Amino acid sequence: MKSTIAYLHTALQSALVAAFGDDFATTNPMLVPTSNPNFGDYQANVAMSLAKPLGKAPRAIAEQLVQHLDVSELCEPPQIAGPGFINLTLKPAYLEAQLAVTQADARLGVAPVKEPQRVIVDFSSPNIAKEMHVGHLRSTIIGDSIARILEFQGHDVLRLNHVGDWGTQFGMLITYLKEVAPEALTTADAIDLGDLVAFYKKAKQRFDEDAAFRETARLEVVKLQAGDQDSRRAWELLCDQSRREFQVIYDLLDICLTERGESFYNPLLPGVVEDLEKAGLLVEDDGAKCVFLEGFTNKDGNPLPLIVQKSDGGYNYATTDLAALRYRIQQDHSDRIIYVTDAGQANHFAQFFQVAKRAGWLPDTVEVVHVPFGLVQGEDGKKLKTRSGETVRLRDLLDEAVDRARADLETRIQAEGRQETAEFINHVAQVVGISAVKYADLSQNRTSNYIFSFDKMLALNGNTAPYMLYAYVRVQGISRKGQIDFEKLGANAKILLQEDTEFTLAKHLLQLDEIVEEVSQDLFPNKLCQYLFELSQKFNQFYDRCPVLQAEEPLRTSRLALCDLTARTLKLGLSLLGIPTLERM
RNA sequence: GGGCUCAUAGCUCAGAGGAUAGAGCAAUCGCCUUCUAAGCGAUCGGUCACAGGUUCGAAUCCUGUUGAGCCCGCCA
Repeated sequence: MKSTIAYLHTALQSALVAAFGDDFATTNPMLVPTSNPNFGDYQANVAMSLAKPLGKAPRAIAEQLVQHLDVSELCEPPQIAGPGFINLTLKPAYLEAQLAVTQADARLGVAPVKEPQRVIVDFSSPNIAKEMHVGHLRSTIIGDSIARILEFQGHDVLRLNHVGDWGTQFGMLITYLKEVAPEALTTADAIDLGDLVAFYKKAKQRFDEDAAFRETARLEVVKLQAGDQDSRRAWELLCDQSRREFQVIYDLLDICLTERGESFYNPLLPGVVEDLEKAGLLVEDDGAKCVFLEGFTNKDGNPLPLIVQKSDGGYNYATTDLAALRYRIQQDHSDRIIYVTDAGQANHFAQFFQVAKRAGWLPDTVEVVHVPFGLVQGEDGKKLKTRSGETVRLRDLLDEAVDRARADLETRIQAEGRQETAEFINHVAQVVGISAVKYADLSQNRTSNYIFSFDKMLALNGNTAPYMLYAYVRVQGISRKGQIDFEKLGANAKILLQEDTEFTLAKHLLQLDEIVEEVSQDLFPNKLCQYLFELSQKFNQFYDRCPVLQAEEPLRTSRLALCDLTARTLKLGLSLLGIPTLERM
């Protein structure tokens, strides 16, 4: 079924050849959805662009093209408008047939991809011995949504958590803990994570100020890297404790990840440097081993190096990233590697991608893509901080969203004189609060900075999670009120389109596959959000205008089917954003 | 000094070669004897930062200017 666009595209290409000859077999008919529903459903803009090559007036070209165009199965007779737009309007019978196919399909018309890829989505990536904070929010939410979309398409997705679990930070932390809380290095949970974070900060301070401490810390890293048992044990304890704390957040957010931290690649680091050497790319400069980059210069205009081995012999993140890239290509056999990190790392990615390319490790068949996102800012437009100026803990942020959702829900329950169990209230508050945070983030174009506002994301109106959850709840309300079991509506539930709002809603429902395909390519989940918001709006307009339960048959069944299809589309679409639905709220 | 990103309605943001630039919020005004008001309709609101250029057509692409944010040798 489906691929209305593909069908029309082919028809237009045939018409181009029939009208103007074989030279135009590859001419793009410039078929796009119309900018305005008054112009129909799709428009072809090719006539204007052919005016010069053909030496004719665009409208005449359009007319000639339309004479050779056969889309009568799908469309009303094509209309030529304005300077030479060809407007196509889908026939009601065609729409109804498409709806029937969609209804019967658990995937709602979104076909699995023909050639599944092995895709790695690298996201979240918190640091061991630190708490997850607001800086991890966007990567975690956006990365999860991208993974869900690609998984739904049928790709083989590996969700990797590239946690910061290696390097100098452990040297200084272990050194410091030996002084102040040695039990933390030998006993699980001897101190809690909050204290660990505080110790980390103090360790960092000591590291920056105290040369002797720095040297001890450096030796501690060497011990750890050399596999010293005590060091190793301490490191494992610290990682384990952090890991459990991360899992609390991931459970709250319903996010699944495979941990493969920086330490995983540690044994592979020397090989990276060796192979760069063999490739003739390695240059020693100031004692550090580097690859000098093309197109990146420093303040003096000289080429910038990518340092792969520090003058003290240690490796850094560029080396780890290169090792990880090689591993993901050679061992994981990935076709596409997606890195979801903040935009500030754009240079770093461009740089190490370049080195991987020049070293011959990155074949043209593998796509690597950095998916950058902007900062989370407070309502003052500055980087989000707590009132006391601290970084906002992710845990606190999510708790506050849920608390606010609960307070709002309780107020409303009271105002409406409803009786609800504590269980109901907690569940709804949880779903609304978390969903609001996720949706607010996903609904924005990720490339720009984003202003975090509890009030806006939890608003019941507008482009928010609660608005969409409510649209879904409304459909469930109909089924309860009318004692309708949508599953039993069955295949006979033919959708008939009569009212404008029904047409508008139906056409929108049929566009899900196009949106999913688009987002899977460009990795902008906000487009899916936009689609779902518009779907909710169109449903509410239909709901406002068309009685459902009180309609006469066969209209009643038709409208019930339309409601059900809307609910299923919302549920599926939201699930691709990592957002669940509620039956009542 | 270089690089990247951004600048669209009072506010928060969509739109990334096509027709008259959209939505939400805010403001103003309507609509609950109807499955529904956590909703729907309407009004108001724009020099798409500025200046050039490419194009049949530019908010969108290119160049420059201004302003903002981020990054730039041994942190990630």
